[in-house]
Amino acid sequence: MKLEEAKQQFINSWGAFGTQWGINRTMAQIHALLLISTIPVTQDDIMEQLSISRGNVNMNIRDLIGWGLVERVIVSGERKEYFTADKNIWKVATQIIKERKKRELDPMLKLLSQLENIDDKKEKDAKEFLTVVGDIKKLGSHADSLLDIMIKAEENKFINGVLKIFK
Amino acid sequence: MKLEEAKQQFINSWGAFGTQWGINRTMAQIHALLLISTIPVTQDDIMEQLSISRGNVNMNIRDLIGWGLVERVIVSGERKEYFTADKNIWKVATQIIKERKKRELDPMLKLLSQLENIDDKKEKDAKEFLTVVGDIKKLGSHADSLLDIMIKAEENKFINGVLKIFK
DNA sequence: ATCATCTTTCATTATTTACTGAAAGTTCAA
DNA sequence: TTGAACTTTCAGTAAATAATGAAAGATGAT
Repeated sequence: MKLEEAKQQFINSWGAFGTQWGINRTMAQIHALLLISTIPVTQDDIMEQLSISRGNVNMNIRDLIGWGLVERVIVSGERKEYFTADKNIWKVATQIIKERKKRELDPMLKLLSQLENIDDKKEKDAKEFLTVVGDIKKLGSHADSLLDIMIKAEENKFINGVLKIFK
Repeated sequence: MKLEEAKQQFINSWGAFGTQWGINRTMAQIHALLLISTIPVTQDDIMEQLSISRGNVNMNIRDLIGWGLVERVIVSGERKEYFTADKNIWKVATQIIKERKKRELDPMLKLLSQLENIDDKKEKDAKEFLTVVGDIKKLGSHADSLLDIMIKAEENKFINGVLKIFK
């Protein structure tokens, strides 16, 4: 397989993969493109390589920066803005975990706590409802702690450590 | 808050939550409804409670069964089919992890391996590409092992154990 | 302080994804 | 073996989501 072909396939697959996880295809593709670009790229480069419009590139790049996955870089002597993505995959994963936790897990736990404030908690139906809600909260809190630890752990020492202990 | 109100909010939020993770809203809502139903429910019950069509219910129930999250149950003396969801949240999580791993992580790792078979592996550009691909593969494999261990672990003993060690 | 270059916004349009409902299929009691 | 009760399918339609492109907004060199 030619390098260019492999790169293209990587970009496409990354896009498809993202879609399955609720991330818009183009955003994932742009991220993939930046991951395998050895040098910083411009909006025009991205437009050309992925055959998408300027507006689209701009909006998705903005999102990626919001996720902390992409950075603007200034090339001296150039007017244009360039972009790069951190190539350290562990950091990428960490960043995604951190953001999703903040945007989704935390609010969900908060909501579940609110749902525990129902009237007649003694009723049979109410008890069963509270059990399910409580269990989900517990699971969520555990996941939350586990992810916090992973975020704090450097590189993949953490995972390696866990694997050694439990394998 | 009234119990019914809380239940409704739980169903809606679960649906919204699912959406963010690439799971269709209705499917997540049906699952939520079953999670908090003390007794088995029929297609008609679901249609009524969520105000959706018969076809929609049928297709999503089929998917949920495919995910191993819902089961058909037969109520003696009744012609209709009833459905239930496992209330053990740890099992639910385990099942979802298992399925997503099988459907997404495994194929992704397979693809990445293919992408490693490029021509001129000695070229500078090729080397950098292979580094990124290799790193993602490594991360993926680690996640794979970790998830396998979690799946095998009973209840939340695993997470508790990890938390104790690393806290 | 002008203007060419580059970036951002957002109303419109296109694409993707999900839902409906009626028809076809299945099942089982009589 | 018929037909009422129930389930499944899927072509057509609706809703949600993403992309375009032109216009407005910045920016900085001269």
